[in-house]
Amino acid sequence: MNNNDPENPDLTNDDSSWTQLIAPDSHHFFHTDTSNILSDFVRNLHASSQSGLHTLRFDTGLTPTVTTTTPSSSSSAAVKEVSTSNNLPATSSSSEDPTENSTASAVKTPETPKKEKKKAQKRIRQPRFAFMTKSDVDNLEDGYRWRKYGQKAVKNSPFPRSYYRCTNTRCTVKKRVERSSEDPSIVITTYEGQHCHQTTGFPRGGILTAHDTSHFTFHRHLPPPLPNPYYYQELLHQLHRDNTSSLRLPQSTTEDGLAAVSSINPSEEGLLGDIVPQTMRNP
DNA sequence: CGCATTTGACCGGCGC
DNA sequence: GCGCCGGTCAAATGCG
Repeated sequence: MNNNDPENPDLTNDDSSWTQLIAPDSHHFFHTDTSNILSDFVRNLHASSQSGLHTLRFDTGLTPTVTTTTPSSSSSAAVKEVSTSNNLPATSSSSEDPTENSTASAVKTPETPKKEKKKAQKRIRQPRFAFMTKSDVDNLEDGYRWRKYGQKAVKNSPFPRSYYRCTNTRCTVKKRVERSSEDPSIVITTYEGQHCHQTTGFPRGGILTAHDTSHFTFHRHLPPPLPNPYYYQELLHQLHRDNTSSLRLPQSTTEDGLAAVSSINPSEEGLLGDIVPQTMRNP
């Protein structure tokens, strides 16, 4: 991760150790009234009954115009993928259910409670957040502890996809990590659900300033760990509710470029076709 | 020894 | 109905 890219003038303010992050003109990302970005975002974030896909795109240490680095096909593929996998087990781990443990050691019966549970959980949708980062490491530090529970080769990609779940036993949040097939330097991370606990080591640091509803400047003075979408979620929520223009954050925080924030309801597939390509378009 | 990771098997959804 | 594919499980293995 190169935090201080000398080629990018935007990354140097008065203090060269501070980085300015500006979201691109939201008109390029939203074909509706852009004055409602925050409210839309927050509304979607908190619409737990009707979860959406929230896409955050980060470009670490590069120019704010992250749209130039995007493989539209890969990102749209990632979004599509999220939209199709609509089952979200609130308690996917069978070990949490004693009734399931009773059958675990025996031969797997076709009609196990697990199956019924899955059917029941089919309607449950967790909020999802997908974001892309340029990083050499796959497993991004986001302040939470994750346990890897699976890895799969994905079609049309030489890179496997890893599956993680939060190590907190009461937390059902999961995340998927994969590399873009078109740009291996880009890591696509998708979070599902919301944490019900604090981070173990929260990414922090700096000041988030809202110039208006479409432009944000993030000032920081420490090399960032990796972005935590829930962190942004809280920040944006706070900015919106308090009607404030800036937030001072504790030390150490996120990636260099909050490029775009969009909220997509996977149930509205028509929106996927509209929003995603616009998000990826180079202004 | 406890916890995390690996990895093959299994399951369900979806398209043809 | 069948095959493909994504997602998950769980035993085996590794590691501190």
